[in-house]
Amino acid sequence: MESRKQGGKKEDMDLLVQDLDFRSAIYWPSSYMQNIAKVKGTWNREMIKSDTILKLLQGCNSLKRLQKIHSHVITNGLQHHPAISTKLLNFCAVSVSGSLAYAELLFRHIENPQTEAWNSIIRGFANSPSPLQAIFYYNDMLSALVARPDTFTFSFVLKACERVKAESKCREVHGNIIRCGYERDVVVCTNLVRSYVVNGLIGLAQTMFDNMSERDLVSWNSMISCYSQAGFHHEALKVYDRMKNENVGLDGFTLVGLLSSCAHVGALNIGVHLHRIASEEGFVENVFVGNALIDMYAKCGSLDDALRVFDRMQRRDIFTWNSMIVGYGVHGRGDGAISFFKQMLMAGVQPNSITFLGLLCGCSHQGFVEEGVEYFHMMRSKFNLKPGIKHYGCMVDLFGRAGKLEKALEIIGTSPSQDDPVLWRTLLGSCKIHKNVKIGEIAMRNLIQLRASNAGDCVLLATIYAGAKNTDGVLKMRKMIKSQGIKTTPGWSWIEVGNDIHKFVVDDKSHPDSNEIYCKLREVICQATLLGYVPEKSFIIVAGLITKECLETSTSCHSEKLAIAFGLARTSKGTPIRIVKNLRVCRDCHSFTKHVSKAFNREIIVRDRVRFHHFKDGFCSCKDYW
DNA sequence: ATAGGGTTAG
Repeated sequence: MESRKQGGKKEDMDLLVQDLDFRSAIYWPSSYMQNIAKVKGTWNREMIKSDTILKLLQGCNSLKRLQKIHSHVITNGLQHHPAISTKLLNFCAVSVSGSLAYAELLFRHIENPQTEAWNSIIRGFANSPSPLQAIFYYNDMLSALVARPDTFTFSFVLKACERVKAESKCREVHGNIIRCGYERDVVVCTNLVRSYVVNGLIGLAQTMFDNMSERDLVSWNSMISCYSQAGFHHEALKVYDRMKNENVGLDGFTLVGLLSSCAHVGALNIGVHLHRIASEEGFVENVFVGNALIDMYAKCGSLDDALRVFDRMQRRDIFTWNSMIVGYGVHGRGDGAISFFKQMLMAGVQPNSITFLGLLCGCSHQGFVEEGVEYFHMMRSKFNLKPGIKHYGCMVDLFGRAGKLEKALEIIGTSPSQDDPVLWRTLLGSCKIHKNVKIGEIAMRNLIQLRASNAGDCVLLATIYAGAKNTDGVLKMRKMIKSQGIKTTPGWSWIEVGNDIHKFVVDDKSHPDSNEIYCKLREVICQATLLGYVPEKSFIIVAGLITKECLETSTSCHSEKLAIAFGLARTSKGTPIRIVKNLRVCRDCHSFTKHVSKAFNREIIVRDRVRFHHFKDGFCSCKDYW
């Protein structure tokens, strides 16, 4: 580019005219632009009137064409013509092939820009990588007091608020919307509600939504997708109940948002219902819907159904393949993930970093160390993908789980972010499986150094110490928990029965049918014990390490057992029981669930924080390798 | 002249 700046040869000029680009246009002096015109002989002789240019701009639909018109504008000295500059500005700011930097330059040359010009620049930045700039321009617009914001201005600036997480700005813009009398505009209101949800102001958003004078399908869909993306899955599903009551209908967007929430909470029954609706109303051909269905089935523990949807899809994209690969991965099916990966390549679809997360996860859980290493290297060598922190996490897990703790430690050393506590925590977890005190201590030391250690970590190391009969170590951990009062994440499990989701925490007594559940649990424990289940008291209790904070990690009544008892009581014989939990399954619960699956002849599918466990006939699909 | 909604990982 630099050399071109000085270039004066005719061939160079022709080349330049051909790929005249706004990005570089900023740096061109006007004399240079005149040179370009001279090269194109006819241009400087032909004087074009402004209305001709405006007409040309109106019909302009490609960058190439605009580049030509732009040259005409410069040649004829029309770059400051108000209507022309606004049109040009709009194109530069909004078009994918435009340039925001150039748009800003054009904008600065407009005297007293009107709403139209402000809108262009705000819209351009709202969709750009720096949406904050849009808010600045909006502020400037208001203080300039020349042009009044209109509904479009508000839509654009709200988009920016949504993207930069500007909570207080949302409220301020809301005030201006009311002041300008636009609080009844559906689009503006929908945008406002969106930015409230995305900024976590759920209550406010809900009230706004309820009070909207008019709501269309897009408004409803926005609610669902925003709730879903912000992690408010139950709220998203509740919106659907309201939609049914108010007969608003639904479309592919609705289904995608809802299915994603079903996937997150493991609501298979609702997901199946949505699948039926999708088939009845002709939305299964929609790739987005198909992908969401695959993901929903996989995340709800039903790989067979995911496969059925996959097989029937006419069009597949990267999401389709990734959903299958990640699905097999989290089910501990490295073989399946690898097979889909190969098919994906044969179908000519380029993998991305998520593809490899699925693959590595599958390899790690199936003990495919060599394959995992191979794919990890393949990312860079064959696909030019840089492994991220999560990929390193998978590798630490891959080696650690397989007992290659030294290798796991080495991997952390080569990772770009050694100050990520997750890597050290993963290693600590592996040390617990393999009862390795030495490396466990190294992991803990790093966690402490990073000021990231929590009670869960202390309990892990205490267990390792206890296993090695290291009383001093146990006491040290106990002291640490007590002195720092560090808390663990409260554990919970939930189960879907019918269309309702029941959530349990440890020793939960809050369920309306609590008595019945505990009664059932006693029976279940009894049956499991008859088949050889021995409650496994953790060393923590033995060592008297139990504190209120680490209750969840003890073997009191874990949420999972309550959910299983509830499931056995409330679902018919022979139907699988599906549980979703936020932590990993503990040893005692794992053994308990195996025995229950045999005693009650029930398939029990547990989705824990990292993977699926399918319990059947006294065995688990993870083969106790988890 | 110009507007709002979608899937995988975390």
